[in-house]
Amino acid sequence: MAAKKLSTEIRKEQIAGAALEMLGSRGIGELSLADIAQRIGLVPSAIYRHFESKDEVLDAVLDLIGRRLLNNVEASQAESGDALQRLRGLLVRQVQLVRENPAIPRIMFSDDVLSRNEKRKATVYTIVRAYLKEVAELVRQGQRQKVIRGDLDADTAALLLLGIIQPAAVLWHLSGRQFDLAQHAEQAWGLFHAAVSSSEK
Amino acid sequence: MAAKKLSTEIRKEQIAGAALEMLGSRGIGELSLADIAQRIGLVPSAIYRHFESKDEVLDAVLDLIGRRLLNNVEASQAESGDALQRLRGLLVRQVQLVRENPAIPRIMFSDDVLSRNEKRKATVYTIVRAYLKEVAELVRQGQRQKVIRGDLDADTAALLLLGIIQPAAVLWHLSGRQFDLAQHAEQAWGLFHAAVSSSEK
DNA sequence: TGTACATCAGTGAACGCGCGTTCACTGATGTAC
DNA sequence: TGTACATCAGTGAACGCGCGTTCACTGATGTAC
Repeated sequence: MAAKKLSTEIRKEQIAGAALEMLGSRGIGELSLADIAQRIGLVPSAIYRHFESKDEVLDAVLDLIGRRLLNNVEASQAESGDALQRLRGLLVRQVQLVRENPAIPRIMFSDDVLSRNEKRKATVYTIVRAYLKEVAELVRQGQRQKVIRGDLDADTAALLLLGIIQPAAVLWHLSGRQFDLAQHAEQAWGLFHAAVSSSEK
Repeated sequence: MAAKKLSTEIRKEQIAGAALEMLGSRGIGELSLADIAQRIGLVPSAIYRHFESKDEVLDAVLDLIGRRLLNNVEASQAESGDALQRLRGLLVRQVQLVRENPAIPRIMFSDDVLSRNEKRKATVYTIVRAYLKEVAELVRQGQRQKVIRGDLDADTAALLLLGIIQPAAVLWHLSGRQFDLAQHAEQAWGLFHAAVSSSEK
């Protein structure tokens, strides 16, 4: 019962996508190539027609994550011109992204992803930096628009915005998705806004 | 060349401590019982004189982490009476703790720790909640002292304080410890303070 | 204080399972003529 | 439009390594008398 033959291009996306999904509910150590293959109706060894190793599959997953993060930044930029609105929109989108791909925050932290090899650690670092750079740029934009305090450090603010989502994402995961991510983001945004906004009460 | 015989009590602490240290530079999947044993001068099978399984060793590590987190809260409470001072002191201590035990933030997120079994996930959840509960209590204290805005949600603020450290800890790790954790904490504290303080401007 | 015995931490060899990876083979797909 | 061939995705059996775990044995430690 051989699976339908599809191009390597398509299979690569399917494999990375399936891996990302499945990493939402288990760790990389727990995720075998056999699991991934089964998910898309292939035999384990078929993976090797498209990737050279399990490591290469993980690299593809990281690449996918990086693209989705940056997509969100772009979408938020398209949505509004006001920097504070853009930041808020980005927050909402990232909450949505985490809900749809619970694996993302965990992968960025994962012992396995980060420790297994230095090259991968560098890859993750690059992704995170690229994302933070875009966010910091939004903050600076707000400073030029005079809606964000001019005296604060844009990089610090960008990292703090990430700090709204990240610990909340853990709690959400730990609680079996009971914790209300969106509500926390809403409330924390209020605090963030109070901290960075240049319009004092 | 048999190792000196020590009591199970002592060995348990040595094993958990060694594991925690070593997890700073590698993932749980990469950390073998053989590695741990070697670190403290034992043979792999000797671990089984003190723990029933690798899982049990990890449980001991989590227990250790939980105690260290709560120790910091207590120390900060002893240090000052002012709630904002206590929160700030706690932030400083947690930065210090992360620097000394880089494994901590990563373990709390680790795919492996969280996914391998549900019981452990529950353990981590308990630890995190206990910690956040104490921090939220400090926030409420500040509200009673009128130094923190009365209208904000204490749990949200507590989680945001964690959000100052956590993403920064990742960046610190990804950058090969180049990123200046303490300086970020300092700057982010300024933002946090502006957000929660009841004394406007 | 000395002796006898039970307990218990440490040892090293061996087992066995899971899983990443390899390999020879198959048959569908697409291209050249 | 039909045929011949090269390419390439999919298969399943087998391999082999790493590592958690077991087990019979040793010898030090502490306690009972």
